[in-house]
Amino acid sequence: MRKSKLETAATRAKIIEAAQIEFRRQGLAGSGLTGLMAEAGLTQGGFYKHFSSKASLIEEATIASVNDLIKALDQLPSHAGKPGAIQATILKYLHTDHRDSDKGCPYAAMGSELVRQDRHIRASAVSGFEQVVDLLTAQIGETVKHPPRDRAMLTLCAMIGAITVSRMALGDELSKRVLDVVGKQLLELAEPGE
Amino acid sequence: MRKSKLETAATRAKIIEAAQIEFRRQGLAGSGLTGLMAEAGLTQGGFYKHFSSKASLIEEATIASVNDLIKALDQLPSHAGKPGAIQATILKYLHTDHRDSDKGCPYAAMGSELVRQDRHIRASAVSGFEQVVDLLTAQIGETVKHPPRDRAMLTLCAMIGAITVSRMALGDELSKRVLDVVGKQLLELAEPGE
DNA sequence: TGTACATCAGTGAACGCGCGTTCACTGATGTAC
DNA sequence: TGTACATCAGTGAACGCGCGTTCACTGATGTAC
Repeated sequence: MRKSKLETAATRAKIIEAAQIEFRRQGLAGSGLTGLMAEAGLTQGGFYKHFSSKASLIEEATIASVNDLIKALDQLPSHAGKPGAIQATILKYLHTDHRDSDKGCPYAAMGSELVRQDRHIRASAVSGFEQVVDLLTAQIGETVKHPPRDRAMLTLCAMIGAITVSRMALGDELSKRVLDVVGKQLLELAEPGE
Repeated sequence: MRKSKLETAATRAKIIEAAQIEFRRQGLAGSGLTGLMAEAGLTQGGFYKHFSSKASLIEEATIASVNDLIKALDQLPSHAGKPGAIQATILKYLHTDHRDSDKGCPYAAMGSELVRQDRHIRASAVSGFEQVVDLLTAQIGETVKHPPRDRAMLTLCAMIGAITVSRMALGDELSKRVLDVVGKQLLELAEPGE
């Protein structure tokens, strides 16, 4: 049942896509390869034709999720440099749609589990984090009193924390409120002159 | 080998204490009851004389960790209401000692895993979060332009995100920088009039 | 206060189960002539 | 271009292992008289 190179590449991509969703939904330790492969429409045995270990899939899926996040935030109507870019990013990130999605920010979805991965995976995660900070820095531009990159880092940390808390509080009044309250203040901090 | 009521209570406390550390170190899904009981100086079988399930231990350990956090932040030299209280809290929370500790904030250590627990555990976690926000609100007092409770929530979310990122980046230059950069800005935001 | 018995904290083996990983096998794809 | 063979993507069973949980058992503690 050998597959063509094209099909093989498509299968590999499908596994990574399934992993991105499964890891965010069930966590890294909580996701089993058997279920994950089934989600991709395959059986367990084929996994090692594409990846050397679960850890290596975790790394690839994390990188893919960071790239998806960057793409999602970069393709907003208002682009980097233009006024309103950072505002659009904040509103999109701290939206209930993002809270309820299993395709969002990997740092929010599996942050405390990424901490426990090996140096290699964590290095990829760190590199991705810096890329997102770069994007936010460009969106903030020079309109702010403070170093834009510092503001970008504060903004991203606060957003990661807020979405995590919001998900923890799902069903509780706090869930929406934490998004609103943090969003409101981050928007103020992004205003020219702040 | 029945134990006295006093010994039984002490054993129970010892299990919770071991769980707090183990859960923060290995995660909720990553911690096994056998290892955890060994850490407490016991064997696996005795666990169910104290708790009905792993989930119930997770809940108790989380509540205990939140209470420890509140105690740690409330017992700082400068107390609630006094000027400098919130500053002391920010500095203590965003310290490398906290980053490197396995006795710190449970939301930072297992936030993305708490999200996936049952309603009961999440409700306890939410209640604890509100208590910490209450404490920070009191520490901020009325010296700030914005509603103090909103500021408290932003501050806590940003700190949780920052510590998580800092741990993820352990060994990288970013690890210390994210604490400094976020800390600096949160301190500014806590200054009277801000 | 002393005795007889019920309680139950803790042990360690065992339960079924799902985990990550390996393997022999299949058969379509890719390659060499 | 056509044929013969090597490659290898995918299957499904199996591996040892640790998981959460249960259980029969032990013997000190607590209780009733």
